[in-house]
Amino acid sequence: MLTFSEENHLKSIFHLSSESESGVSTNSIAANLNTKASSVTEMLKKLNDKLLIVYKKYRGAQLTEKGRKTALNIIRKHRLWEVFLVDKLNFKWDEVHDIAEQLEHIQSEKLTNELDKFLNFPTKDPHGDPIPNPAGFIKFTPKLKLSDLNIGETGKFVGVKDSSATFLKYLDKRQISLGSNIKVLHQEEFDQSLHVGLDESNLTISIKTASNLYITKI
Amino acid sequence: MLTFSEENHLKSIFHLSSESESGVSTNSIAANLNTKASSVTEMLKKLNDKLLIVYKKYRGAQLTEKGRKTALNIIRKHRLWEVFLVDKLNFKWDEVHDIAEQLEHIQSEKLTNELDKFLNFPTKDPHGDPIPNPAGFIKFTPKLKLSDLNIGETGKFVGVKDSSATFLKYLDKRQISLGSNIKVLHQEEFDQSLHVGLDESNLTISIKTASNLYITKI
DNA sequence: TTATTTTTTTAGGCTTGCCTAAAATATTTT
DNA sequence: AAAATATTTTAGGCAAGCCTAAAAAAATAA
Repeated sequence: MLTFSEENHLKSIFHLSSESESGVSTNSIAANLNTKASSVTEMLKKLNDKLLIVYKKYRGAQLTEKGRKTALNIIRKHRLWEVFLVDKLNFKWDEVHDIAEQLEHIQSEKLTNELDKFLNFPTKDPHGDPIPNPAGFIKFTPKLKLSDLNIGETGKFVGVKDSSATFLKYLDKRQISLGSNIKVLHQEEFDQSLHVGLDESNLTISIKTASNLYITKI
Repeated sequence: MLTFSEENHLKSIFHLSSESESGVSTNSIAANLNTKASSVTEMLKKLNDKLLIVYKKYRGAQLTEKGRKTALNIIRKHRLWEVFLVDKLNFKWDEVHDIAEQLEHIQSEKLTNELDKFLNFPTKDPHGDPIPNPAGFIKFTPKLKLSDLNIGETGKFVGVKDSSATFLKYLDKRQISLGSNIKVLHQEEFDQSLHVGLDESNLTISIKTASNLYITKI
């Protein structure tokens, strides 16, 4: 039985692991969890003792197999609850994160699996992120950004890199929603902004926005 | 923002209030929450400072209006989640309590109200207990027990007093389920056990069981 | 109404998870 | 490679929520 804080640290280490190959730094975890480095150090010692991570002083943390499974189970719950909120309870995709942060800590394997069944075994959450299966297997799809496309190519919008409510609201306002097909029409020389076609209309988006949008080429 | 422990104490005081008219004793709360009297005393001071209860040394605790509203909101969430688990996720009524104890602490008014709507505004939980409305109004129905009936009378089974998993499983085994009509046929002199008719069959139940079954006369 | 028993509170301690400030180590720059 | 900078750890503190044991108050019995 892990505490909420332990679970949050594991999840944070998991997410940060994808960016750095070696150990995840104390500072990055602290930044991610809005806490201080000294607090993280304490927690890393504890998680190391519980065999959930390998931690060596000044060398950062890496998940063990057990730690990875645990983290993926929390992420599984988080994403299933997000699907529930959007599909069944009429939430918008920018409203679900904080609630899922609470729900992900509910302990009941049966609940998680029944929820999964009730939702018809979804494979992605409302932000396009993959949902791990009960065994902790997760299907990573290589993440192509809209900004990686060449002029003339079309991508299907499948996820966001930054899932802050601000950014998600901005997308809603522009009517850019998951599943939209976006064609890159032209790139402005001086600020790299992109002119794109979306449904019947055209619009201009900054290069920063474009590199926050994950797509699959079509 | 209350802590889990504060919420649990409020809920406990609410439940114990129905039994005693004046203040709820420190010891009874401790017994109810599986904790020690000294821990309860500390918490009572805190809840008193937050204006959720009125607490006078050695005089027990009483909920203020604010405290009552808060307690009822927690109970509302608990019971709505129980309905969700049974109606949507195929849980049995004896399996839902522990999970609802976790879910009742999730903070999101919108979530609670959307869940309520999704469940079609249920008025009772799977054990027959009434679900408070968003304003904190709860409809108490006077609780008649099966053991209160006279010979020849029939009652509709609407709730249980003891909702322990053991008792609920026992009822399932006997196929006594919420909504069943039970007719009192005869009472045994020497141990007060009741012979009752249920659907097409007859069975014998102890007086202890009979006084754990809430019914409405029909 | 005094003595006994029960209940409640106080006092002091422990763990968890957080913090700041100082010390130690690692990394980068010159 | 030494100096400067950045990162991480250690040391020491604090609040919440629990505990046990002792003291105080209330309730009950004699």
